[in-house]
Order: sequence, then C-alpha cells, then structure tokens
Amino acid sequence: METLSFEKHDHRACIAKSLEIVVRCSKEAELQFTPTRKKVLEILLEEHRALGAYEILEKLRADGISSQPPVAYRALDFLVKNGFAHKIEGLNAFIACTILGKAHSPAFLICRMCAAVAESQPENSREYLDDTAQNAGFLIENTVIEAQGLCPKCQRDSVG
Amino acid sequence: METLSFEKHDHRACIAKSLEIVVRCSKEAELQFTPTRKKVLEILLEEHRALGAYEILEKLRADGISSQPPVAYRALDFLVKNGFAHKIEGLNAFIACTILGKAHSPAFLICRMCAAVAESQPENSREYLDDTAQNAGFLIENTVIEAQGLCPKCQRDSVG
DNA sequence: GCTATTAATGTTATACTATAACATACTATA
DNA sequence: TATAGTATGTTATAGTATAACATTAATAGC
Repeated sequence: METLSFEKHDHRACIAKSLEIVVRCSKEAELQFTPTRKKVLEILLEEHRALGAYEILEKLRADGISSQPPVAYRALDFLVKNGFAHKIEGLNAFIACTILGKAHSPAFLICRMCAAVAESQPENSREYLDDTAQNAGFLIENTVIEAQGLCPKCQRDSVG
Repeated sequence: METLSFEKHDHRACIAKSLEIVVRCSKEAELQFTPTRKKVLEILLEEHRALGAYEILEKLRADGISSQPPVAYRALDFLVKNGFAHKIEGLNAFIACTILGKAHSPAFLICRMCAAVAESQPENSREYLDDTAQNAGFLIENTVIEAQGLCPKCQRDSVG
C-alpha cells in the first residue's frame, strides 16, 4: 500500500524522483514531454493535494506561460492519458501520480478538511469490481475509486 | 449482486416499486416528498441512465414546472442526501437508486456507448477500501466507486 | 537539406455544470 | 395565530470544460 502523502517525507526528493521517472518514461514511449507539460506536472507535484484547472492556470500565468484554459486542459489531458497524473472526479481536480511506472487502477483517500489526497493501490483494488463486472457481463475499461473523509492529522485536530 | 439495469425487465413495475418505497421511506423519516421532488425522481426512474441536471430541467419545463437550475439541483440534493438517487461523478450526472431501503456504498458500471448505468453492491464493496484507509489512519465518510466500459449489449454490437 | 505530415501551441469564443443570494410561500408547532 | 423552519421562485453569477481555427514546431520520407 502507498499512502505516503499523509506522512512527513523529503518532498524535494519526492518531486525530483517523480520528474526523473516521467522524463525516462516519456523517452521510452517517445512522448513529447514539452516545457508546458513539464511545468504543469511540476505545479501538481508541489503539493499532495488536488488542484483545479483554473488554479493551475493562475500558477502558469505567474510563470509567464500562456494561460488560456485549453493550455492547462491539454497538458492535463496528456498527463492523465499517460498515467503521470490523475483526475479526482469527486473534486473536478487533478493530482500527480505517486505510483509512477506501474500499471494501476488508482484509489484515492481525500481529506475534506485539508484537501490532502493519498493515492493507494491495494492489491485487491479492482478484484471486487472485476467480480461484479464479470457477473454482469460488463467489460471494465477504467475505474474511479475515491473515498472522502478525514486524514489522520485532521482527525486529531477535530477531536482536540 | 444487483445489475438488473442491463437486463430486460418490467420497467413499469420497476418504477412503481421504487416510487412506493420512496414514499414509504419519506413518511417514516418525516421527509417532505414534494411534487417537484417526486417529478424529478420520476424523470430519473424513466431510464437506467444517468441524466445531467440540465437534461432534467428540460423535462421539467415540458411538464410546466419552473425550470431554473436551482429547482433541479435542490430536488437532486434532496434525493441524493436521502439515498433515493446517486450522483455519477465521472459523468456529472444523476441516477435513481436501485437498491432502495438498504444502507449501502454504491458501485456503478457505466457503459460508454449507450450510457446505461447499473448500480451494484458487492458484499465486499468497501472492505478493501476500509483496509486501505485503516492502514493509513484515514476515516472514510463516503465513497465513489465507478467503472466505465462496455455493457453486455454494446460488447456484442461492437463485435458484430 | 527540403517538403509533407503530424503533433503541439496560441487564441477567441462559447458550452456546460453548479451555487449564491434574496424574496416569497408553505408547513408544523406552540 | 404568531413563529420558526422548510421549500420554492427568480435573478445573477461562479466554476469547469471544450470547440474551432490559426500558427508554429517536430518528425519522417525523399
């Protein structure tokens, strides 16, 4: 399991490692990891929190990059399509992938107080959905699995 | 498991039964199942397909009911809050509940071709998420579990 | 290298989804 | 029959996403 995001960690290293993997994967798959796409990924990597497209646009503007909506949406499309980022459907927002390089059906734990998001990949993540689908004769292409609630820190804060 | 929606069934009876249960539950819980709320539920029950709020508004308009956006959103809020309908986050759309009367963490199978949606409640629906959450110290309050893909009929159609 | 083709970006406009805010009317209770 | 709470009507606006078309950059074949 992988819920790093809720724990203290060396975030500079965390960002650097992700970028490195994405650069390598892009090279291997002959994808164009262009400056705009890189910048958007860097913006997402800054925080273990989902960002809306328009929040990302503001940060692009601050960097002098063209900041019309399609700029962000195109970069996000690229990142999501290639598994470098995910969309959190329950928030209409986006987050960098923290399980890079492995094929996975992501699941998310989303804190409603501090907006932190942890990505996890329980072994049986899709198993139970696969069972259900098989019984129904349904062919699954992709899954959205999100839990909203309170992260450890916010539970402590709201009790105290 | 419950994936009735993909199968032929007596849909008139299906609607009538759902309405009856919602009327009874509303009475028991002293909820006001008002004409507008009833109409919106009826609109949702017509099809085993998720409808957008503005699609619902058009149908309300056809019935001579005030059709400003808040009218639909308020009714949908009521229905969702009380478990009579669900929001499909991946589609920004709404669907009538087909597992009425039981507390449940719904899961959905959504066909990308015909837009049919089946609600299911596998026994272990939330178990695996609960495990993950527990390991992370996360407190789950509600879950979004959606699979997109092809329903049995559309698989056959796309092969033929 | 040159050119054809495809992929990416820039830009404007617009579509789609959702809620804030405030006035009015209904319902239940004391 | 006042009153508090709930529901509705209505206007305006906020937030999310994409269509469409012009321009530029990268890649492949000659």
